[in-house]
Amino acid sequence: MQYVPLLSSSPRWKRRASARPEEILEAALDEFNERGFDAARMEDVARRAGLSKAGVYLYFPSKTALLQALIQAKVAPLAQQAEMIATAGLADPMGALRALAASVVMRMRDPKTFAVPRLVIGLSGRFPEIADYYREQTVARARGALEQLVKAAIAKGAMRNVDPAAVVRAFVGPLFFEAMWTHVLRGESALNAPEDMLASHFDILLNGLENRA
Amino acid sequence: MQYVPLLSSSPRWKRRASARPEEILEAALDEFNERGFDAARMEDVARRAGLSKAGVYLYFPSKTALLQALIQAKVAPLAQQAEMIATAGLADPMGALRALAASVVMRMRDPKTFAVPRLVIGLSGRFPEIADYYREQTVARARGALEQLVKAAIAKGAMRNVDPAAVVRAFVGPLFFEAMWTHVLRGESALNAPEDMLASHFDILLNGLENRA
DNA sequence: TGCATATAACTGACCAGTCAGTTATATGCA
DNA sequence: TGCATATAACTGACTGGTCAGTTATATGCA
Repeated sequence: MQYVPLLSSSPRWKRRASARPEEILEAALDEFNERGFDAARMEDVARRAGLSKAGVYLYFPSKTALLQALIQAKVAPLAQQAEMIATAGLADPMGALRALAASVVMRMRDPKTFAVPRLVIGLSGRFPEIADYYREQTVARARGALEQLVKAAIAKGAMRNVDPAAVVRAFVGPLFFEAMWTHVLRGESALNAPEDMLASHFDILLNGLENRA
Repeated sequence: MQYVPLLSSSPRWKRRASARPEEILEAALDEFNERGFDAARMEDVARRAGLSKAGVYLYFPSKTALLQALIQAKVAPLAQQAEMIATAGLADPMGALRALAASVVMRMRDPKTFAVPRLVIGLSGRFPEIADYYREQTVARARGALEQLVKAAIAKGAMRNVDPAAVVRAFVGPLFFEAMWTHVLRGESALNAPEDMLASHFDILLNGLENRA
């Protein structure tokens, strides 16, 4: 078929090779997040990124490859940040824990923060490699960083000698649970009052529930 | 094409209408859990349940209907149990919390326990009704039951006066988090030593982390 | 006989991935 | 500077395969 330009003054597309991959990943994240990986159409991802479907295949060889690239891109920064805050905070571990929790809560108010975890959870049955990758590159690293902080706190005498892994669970679990409730189950969220939530969280974590009056 | 019976002596099927729906649901749960809702094929669900694809459509009008029925079937019992344990335990709330935690941990060692939550998480974007249903019928009810227990404990003076919602988060979050780590991310699991895990959990929950020596 | 239960074979729609060809931009050369 | 040539970036249109759902037909049972 013959190509007929509508208006010679406005070009149909621009060449933007360097910006494309990131744009496509962003579009894919949104689309996968809204429809789920399988139900999402490459055509829609492409349109959202501002190019044609075939164009996407110039940058990513397959839908699965796009998924993997997406997770890789979104995964490393998170763990890195956790590790940085953790090592920087070894001098004042309790303060670092507080800062970390505050930062996590703030992040979690943004629905997009939960997009990748949600994808991983949904797809872990079919793509175990993705689950493994996410575990090692993100969650295990974050857990490790936190455990270092906890051990430092114990060594300094600022914290009782409790199993560090259990402390990490007690620290992260409630925040994770609330994020789930908010973004997946769309429930009324405590994340809307972050200060209150953080205060209660640390009150319980540090003082426990027992009535010592 | 003509249908030719292979062996006239062995009947191709038996009349088992009453058992079918449950069998199909069970098969669907397994199949959805392993491949994900979209990637799962009705043909496979049918085969697993021991009948043909068309046969499944005698009992469920569509794949989505099957999904909904599945979630409805698996959802009510859990919340009911939580509510029962909770109301039964109002006399001894702290004991009831301990019993509940133990029961949850034991349940969570079975990978299938996590199948429905995993499905809901993965599909919540595309089927908000399912997320809403699950929230109201399961999680909200369980949360409510727990809050009742917590309020009873506070009233009895067995627990400090802390925001009950925060207590529930601190109670459930770590268990949920560990289940996730185990079944979704396939990590080395603390659930394999349930007594240790429960002991640490309650130690932190009741006494807190602060060093009061 | 008649109805409920079942299936094999079929259909229609959808979509990941491909391909032949087009357009935007860069480069070489006068 | 202006024009030819090269090629990177891009697209519309197509294909092959898959699969949810349907239909025509067969079988067990009262």
